Amino acid sequence: MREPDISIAECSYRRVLEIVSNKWTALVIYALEDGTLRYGLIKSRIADISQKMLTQTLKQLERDGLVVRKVTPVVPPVVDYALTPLGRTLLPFLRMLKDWSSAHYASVSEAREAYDAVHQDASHG
Amino acid sequence: MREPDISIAECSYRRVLEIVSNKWTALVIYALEDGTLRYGLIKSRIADISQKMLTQTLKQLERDGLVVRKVTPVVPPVVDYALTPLGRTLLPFLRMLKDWSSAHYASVSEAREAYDAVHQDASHG
DNA sequence: CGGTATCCGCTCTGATACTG
DNA sequence: CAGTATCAGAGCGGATACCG
Repeated sequence: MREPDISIAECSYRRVLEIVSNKWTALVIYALEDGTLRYGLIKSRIADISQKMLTQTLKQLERDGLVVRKVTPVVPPVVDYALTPLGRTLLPFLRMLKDWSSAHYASVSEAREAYDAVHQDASHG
Repeated sequence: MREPDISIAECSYRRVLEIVSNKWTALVIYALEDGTLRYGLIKSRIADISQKMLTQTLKQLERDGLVVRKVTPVVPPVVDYALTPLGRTLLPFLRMLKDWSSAHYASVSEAREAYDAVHQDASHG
């Protein structure tokens, strides 16, 4: 029999989707996969993230228990970020998505071109 | 040696993230995991999605070659949607995320409460 | 260096109304 | 039933300026 719990709306799945569905969250987690990184290093890894968005994303991740923040009170300040064990459990998921990208993104691109050729009104790039 | 290609900005990973990072995309794909579904059925599976957002998401998914749309020209109209083979390759990824939710979402909740207790200014729920 | 605060545009999203 | 069109509001996200 089919599970009846699938009316997808209310479960934790949805909440987790909200976490990962941010523009930057996945990228930041992925940037930290190799271990602890200072704020500036994370920023240079992602490059086109703004300071505001990086800080905001990091703060949210910290709140969710996915990242730890460690301040070393020296001048100038040193702030390190690292994934928590909980945060690290998301890595396989991110890697899987990355593999998917390598394997299938070309197909998506083709599909878009084909679609746009037919529907003739697109200008997405 | 470490791969130098990791400056995460420009690769397909990023583009794929854009696909999945929509509020509804993952939910719609997931709704279609069991096979073909009519428009109204999808809507009832997701429940709190608006007509506009469902249509928009479906159209985007079709453009990306992840979903096929089949119109049966009768009155009243019947429109069926199904995942393409390409779309189906995303399912393991979605299931993995769902498993993660079941396993770890409680931890996230706890972390939030702890964080909010300390930072005292939150009111997210 | 690693933030915080503010302003502002733009996109995403949801109601509502209408069509075939 | 399955859309399309339009409008208005909320929030995202970037640029800029300032602080410890």
